[in-house]
Amino acid sequence: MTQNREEKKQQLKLNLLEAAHKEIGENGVQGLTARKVTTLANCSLGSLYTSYDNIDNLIIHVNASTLEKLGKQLLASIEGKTKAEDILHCLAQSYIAFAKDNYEHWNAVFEFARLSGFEAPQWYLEKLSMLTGLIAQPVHALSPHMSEEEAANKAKTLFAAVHGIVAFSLQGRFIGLDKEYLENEITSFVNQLINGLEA
Amino acid sequence: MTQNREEKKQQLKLNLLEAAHKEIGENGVQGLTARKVTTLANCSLGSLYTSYDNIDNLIIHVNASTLEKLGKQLLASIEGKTKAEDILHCLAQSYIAFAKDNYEHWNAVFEFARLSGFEAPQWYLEKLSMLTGLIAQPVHALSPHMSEEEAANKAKTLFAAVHGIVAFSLQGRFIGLDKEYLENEITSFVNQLINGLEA
DNA sequence: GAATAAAAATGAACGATGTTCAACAATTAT
DNA sequence: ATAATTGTTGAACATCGTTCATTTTTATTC
Repeated sequence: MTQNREEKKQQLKLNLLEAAHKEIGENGVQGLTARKVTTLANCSLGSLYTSYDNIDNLIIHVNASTLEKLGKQLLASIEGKTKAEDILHCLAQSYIAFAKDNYEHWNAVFEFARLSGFEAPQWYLEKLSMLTGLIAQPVHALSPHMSEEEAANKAKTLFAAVHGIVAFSLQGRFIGLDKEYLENEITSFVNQLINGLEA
Repeated sequence: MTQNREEKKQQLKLNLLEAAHKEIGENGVQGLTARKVTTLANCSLGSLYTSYDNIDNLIIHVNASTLEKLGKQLLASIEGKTKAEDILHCLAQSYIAFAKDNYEHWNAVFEFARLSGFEAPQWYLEKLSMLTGLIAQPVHALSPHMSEEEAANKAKTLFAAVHGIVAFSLQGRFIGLDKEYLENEITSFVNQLINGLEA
């Protein structure tokens, strides 16, 4: 009967994860509090800390599932495509679509750090590197003269650039583009980069 | 003697501003608390709220002076330059330099409202629009066929892209470029965009 | 200059927050 | 059945931004 105990523990962890997922989706990361999530998960306040080290740890577990979903969606969108240009455009547009359709969850992935000095664990960084990993191949295809490392850096640059544009626009803060222009601007932006790369 | 009262009030406001500036520079925006800043400014906790509406309001006043400094630095760096390509490169490199040299203050400008659902006031947004304003002219010079609005959007896109790359790299979070590659990557990135624009 | 009015500074107190931990309950092992 | 282990609990703690009745300071009036 050593199963029962472990099962309950896993169930509690899952309940908290699902409650956190729901709460983030409805009220954003900043709406997620220890008391709210434990109430939603029908457990005591202290139980949060028997399942997760702290609240940030719970959040990045939600983020991990978001990244999983994003990865699948990005991959599916380029399935069958072979031309590097098409792939890059497709990835960019799919990224916008995902960010718009899953705004709060997408936002949580990049805004999660609430504690000062919180360091994301290795497995989380590896999940994130999926994003640049997807880009590295088509970039390399467009610039075969590049080394593996150069292509990886270009991929990081490209992702950060696109993410920056999307984030400024969707977060509606500061000086971002109107949401309606986003898709067209990104298309022309990626075109520019591709043309510039080939020039 | 109606001067004395107003003078003291302004002095208190200035003391708080300077204390906040110092604290952000040393410990980052997250390190700034109401109690710390009022202690540093040699006043009571409650006095903060006679000078500023709330702590976010104090922070954006510090940010405003940071933007002022950034604006001057960017402007000075392109003085005398006429070629649009040179100007864009210069602005990008100056932006990196400023972000590196004034990391915490630069960071505060863009990260201060990440958690609270704080809405930036109009005058703050206008100060921020200086950044894209500087870019719009050289962009328009490179693409004279563009309308004023198109150039403004391109400028927003370009700034958000460069900022995204710089932010991911300097914040050391996630999947950013190593700091040492930043300058070169941005140079090649801006080149790519310029080439792509002219193509 | 004393008395009065107006304004500003104060800090204890409030309601949140994340996190801890001694007490308790449940489960497993003996 | 009893003991040992493990899990759960929520009151308590420290800290946060913010408020507001009270006190102190400044300006005005007679």
